[in-house]
Amino acid sequence: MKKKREGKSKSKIFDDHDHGMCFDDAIEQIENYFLKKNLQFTPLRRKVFEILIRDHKPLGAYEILEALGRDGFSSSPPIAYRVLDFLMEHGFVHKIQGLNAFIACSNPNHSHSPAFVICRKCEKVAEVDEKKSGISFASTNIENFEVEKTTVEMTGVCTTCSSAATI
Amino acid sequence: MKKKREGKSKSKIFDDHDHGMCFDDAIEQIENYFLKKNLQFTPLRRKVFEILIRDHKPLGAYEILEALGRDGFSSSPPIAYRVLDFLMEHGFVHKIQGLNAFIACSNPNHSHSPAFVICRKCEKVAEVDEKKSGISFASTNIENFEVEKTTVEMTGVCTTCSSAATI
DNA sequence: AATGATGGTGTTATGTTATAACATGTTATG
DNA sequence: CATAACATGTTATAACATAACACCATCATT
Repeated sequence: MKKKREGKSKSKIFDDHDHGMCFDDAIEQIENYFLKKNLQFTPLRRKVFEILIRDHKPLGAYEILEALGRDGFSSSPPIAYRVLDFLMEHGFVHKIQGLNAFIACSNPNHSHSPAFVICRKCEKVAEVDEKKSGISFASTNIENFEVEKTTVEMTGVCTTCSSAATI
Repeated sequence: MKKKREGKSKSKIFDDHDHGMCFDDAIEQIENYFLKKNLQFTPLRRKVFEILIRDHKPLGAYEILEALGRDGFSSSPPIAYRVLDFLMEHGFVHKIQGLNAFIACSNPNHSHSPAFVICRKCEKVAEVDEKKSGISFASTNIENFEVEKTTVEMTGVCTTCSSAATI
């Protein structure tokens, strides 16, 4: 009967940020970025980003669409995919390939080639940078190949989940 | 007018293996493995593996199904997905997440956490190991997280393609 | 003000990828 | 023979993603 033992000093990578701060900061950052780049931070784009950042967990496109629908926006698939593509182009959203899901970027200023740690039980996802992850991306030194984009996802079980289950 | 300049000493990672050898070796390796593990290398499983290894390029599940159909096997989706899952479990096939496609493993004995280099123009894919790729997987040293599986994909343009295009 | 270019959103339909659920056959084992 | 385990077959559907076209606002230029 070892369940729901959360909030301990475990699984740091998942817990070590103040999400209230994170949310406000993120909104501010994206606003500034759009302003500077002369891009439109439209209600729809804002809403999609808010949906993603408020939970700060990966959401499928159709989950986002449902949320949009609930908030009075149109909810046909292209709506979500277009906005997501746009936000991804500018680095504010990443796609988690292993989950066919999208997540707000934790760090739009820094990591341009993020790595993700994914718990396959609780599906929490943490974005880590190269150094923290222990992965070093000297990756561009592949002979005769220009790397434009890297996808790095590490799937496993977080401490919270592994200590919850006896197995 | 710089096209079709292939076969030079470029793009080593894509070209540096003898595919005839690769094919025969791979079949032999998988046969031995299955024998040793007391697993059935059924006609269907063999066929799927052959389809993948003979081109040695990533194929979508539905492309594999077509090929199966042409060769007289059933071609309803679960057939392919089941066999692919099975072959993946045992490390003989990998999924390329960025392409929703499957590829025969180049190296079933060695790299258990392979990395892939993907040319977005010709869609050639090379499987590289940690050292060649310049990626070092000290990845397991993430605090409080047990990594079970890593996905590493590097997308870009290979030399053959970049020298073919003027742009 | 008319023109037309651009960008954002809306809508319908469809394409693509993947799985659930159940049926059938085959082989090994008690 | 019963039955368990495994492999394959089949139907239907779920889940994910894009094409193509319509509409409207903004803005720069005639």
